[in-house]
Amino acid sequence: MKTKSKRTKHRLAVDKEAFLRETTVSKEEPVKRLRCKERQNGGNSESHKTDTVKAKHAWKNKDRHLRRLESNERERQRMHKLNNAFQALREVIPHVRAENKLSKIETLTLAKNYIKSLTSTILQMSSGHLPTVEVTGTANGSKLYQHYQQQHGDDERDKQLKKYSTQIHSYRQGS
DNA sequence: TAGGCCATCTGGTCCT
DNA sequence: AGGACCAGATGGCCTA
Repeated sequence: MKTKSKRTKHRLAVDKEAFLRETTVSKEEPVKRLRCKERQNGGNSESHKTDTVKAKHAWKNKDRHLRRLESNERERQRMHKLNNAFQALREVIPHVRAENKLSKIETLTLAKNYIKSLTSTILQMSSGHLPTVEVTGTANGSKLYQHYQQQHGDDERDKQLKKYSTQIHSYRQGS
């Protein structure tokens, strides 16, 4: 993969604050209020009627736009959360090129293979076999296992294996 | 310059 | 009704 420098994306959409600043009809001045103003001005003529329609339309558009901006913001936050989760996942997957950031698809693929190889190890150990890891798919299971051995002490590994083993057994009984 | 990856926007649908 | 989720579109950045 390639090394990614942190870049700040230029935001295409108008900033919400800026939008609120430049908008003449704010959220605090809804259609009701506009109608009230008209009544105060004694608005009975046709021109006033069309003005009302225009104002209502303008407010609807602006309200729509405001909702869109808020929705965009939520979506951005959601994607940031998702990316944080991806980053957390990257940090727990042992991989060879630690200096390079894994892409999302690489992260998911590697995680899947890592889980498979761990599961295989656990199953073999729990049935009294030596922990030789089978190579599954494209992932080199034994390399992962060696890496895992380097990263974790025996005690920690045993703890994790026991934990996984218990979880798998209970899962099997449940199914 | 093409292709890969990513962030963001957007409208539709689902869920609470 | 409003927020969460999703997928498609778009455009920017980076590398080979």
